[in-house]
Amino acid sequence: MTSGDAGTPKGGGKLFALVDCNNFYASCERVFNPALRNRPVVVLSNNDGCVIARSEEAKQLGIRMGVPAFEIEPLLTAHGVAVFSSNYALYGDFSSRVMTTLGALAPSMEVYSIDEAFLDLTGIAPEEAMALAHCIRRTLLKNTGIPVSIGLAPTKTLAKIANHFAKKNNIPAYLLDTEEKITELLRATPAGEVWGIGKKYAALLAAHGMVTAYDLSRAPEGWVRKNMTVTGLRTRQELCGLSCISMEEAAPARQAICTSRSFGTSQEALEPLEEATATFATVCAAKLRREKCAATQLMVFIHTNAFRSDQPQYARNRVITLTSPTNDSIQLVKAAVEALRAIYRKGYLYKKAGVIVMGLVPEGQVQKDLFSGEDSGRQRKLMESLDQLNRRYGRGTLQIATQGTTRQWRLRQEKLSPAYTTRWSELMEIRL
DNA sequence: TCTGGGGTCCTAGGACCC
DNA sequence: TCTGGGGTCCTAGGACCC
Repeated sequence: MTSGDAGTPKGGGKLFALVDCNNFYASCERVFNPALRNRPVVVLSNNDGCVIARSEEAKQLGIRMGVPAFEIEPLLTAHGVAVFSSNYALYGDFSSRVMTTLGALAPSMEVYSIDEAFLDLTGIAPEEAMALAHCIRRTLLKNTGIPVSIGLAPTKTLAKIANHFAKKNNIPAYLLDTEEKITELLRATPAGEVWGIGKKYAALLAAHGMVTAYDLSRAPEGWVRKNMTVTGLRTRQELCGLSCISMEEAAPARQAICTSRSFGTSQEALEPLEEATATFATVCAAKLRREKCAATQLMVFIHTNAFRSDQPQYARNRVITLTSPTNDSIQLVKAAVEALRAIYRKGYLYKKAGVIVMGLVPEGQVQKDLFSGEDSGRQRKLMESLDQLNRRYGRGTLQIATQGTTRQWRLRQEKLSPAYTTRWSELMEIRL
């Protein structure tokens, strides 16, 4: 060993922390429902399809991530598991509470996902960083009711691994900072658990005799570059303590927004598909307006149920280039319906549809459409009013006729918890 | 009967141009 | 019979993430 006896810090003095909410969706369901404490809890995907979040107790029962709910029905009943449909309004609200609290406690933060954030703690001494981590954990628990685990290390990839270690061992925070500790933990970590290494790469590595994160960190750079592209190479370097993935504090401008759903029951006729597609288009339009941007293209896709090999399969998409960038619900619905009609074929049972708006540009930068006679100022005012009404009185208060009212295609959501924090009508009542 | 949704990044290869 | 080389742009597809 040339550099670094045991105990020498790695990574050129950089220090990252990954703060990750424990079993986030399950924890959100628990905050307003203390009866769920110590009880196994699972949250299901849209359509009550598969398990996407599990409390510790549910994990203990051997319930795997992503398993279809119907396969474990008996197990759920036998153990009195509390089962919830996903309630994204609730989780989104908790996420912003957590991130706001966190942002106030740390020098610099990157919100990485709904339940995770990276902090840059470079320049803070290890003991102080650990003290800060404990303080963050206590404050988040007190202010939001959400438990977190924190991993600290000289690179983001190692901070992820440190975080897994903290979670697995049920400790609030773990500092992975010396060569000796890093080597030991990498030897104990399967390559497939490393951030950036999915199934395919794990299999490729295994085929070349590399099974642990440590093996990957020792793999020849040229081989990694050739077989796993530059992203793979960055991962390898990060495992060695060389920070290659930097903080992104300002969220980069989004490139696409997608709204899609599987239907509760498959749909054959054009009309319900039109209603669904129109609804997805208005949701995309509202998201565009919230993010203050406009789309230059819109894509609609539809497909049958790929799991039903006994039924005829069909899948198509159609892209429409808009005459000028827009976030107007009416224009986007028009384009979406046009695209849908172009690809719809009779005689199939459609299971899923979606709308993707692409080629996003900032709203202010939108060129006025010279060939459109429409008064864009009036259109914008109309959309502002629509957003306001739907914000104040609830989603779907005001909608476009094509969206329809039958909603035959709607999701199955049989176990939805109340929107405690985002709907006046569903606020908790406390009796004294 | 029942199997999620929403993103990003990278590369190879074709079209096209000079 | 001969039929280069190099650049850019775009797209489809594959890999990954939570």
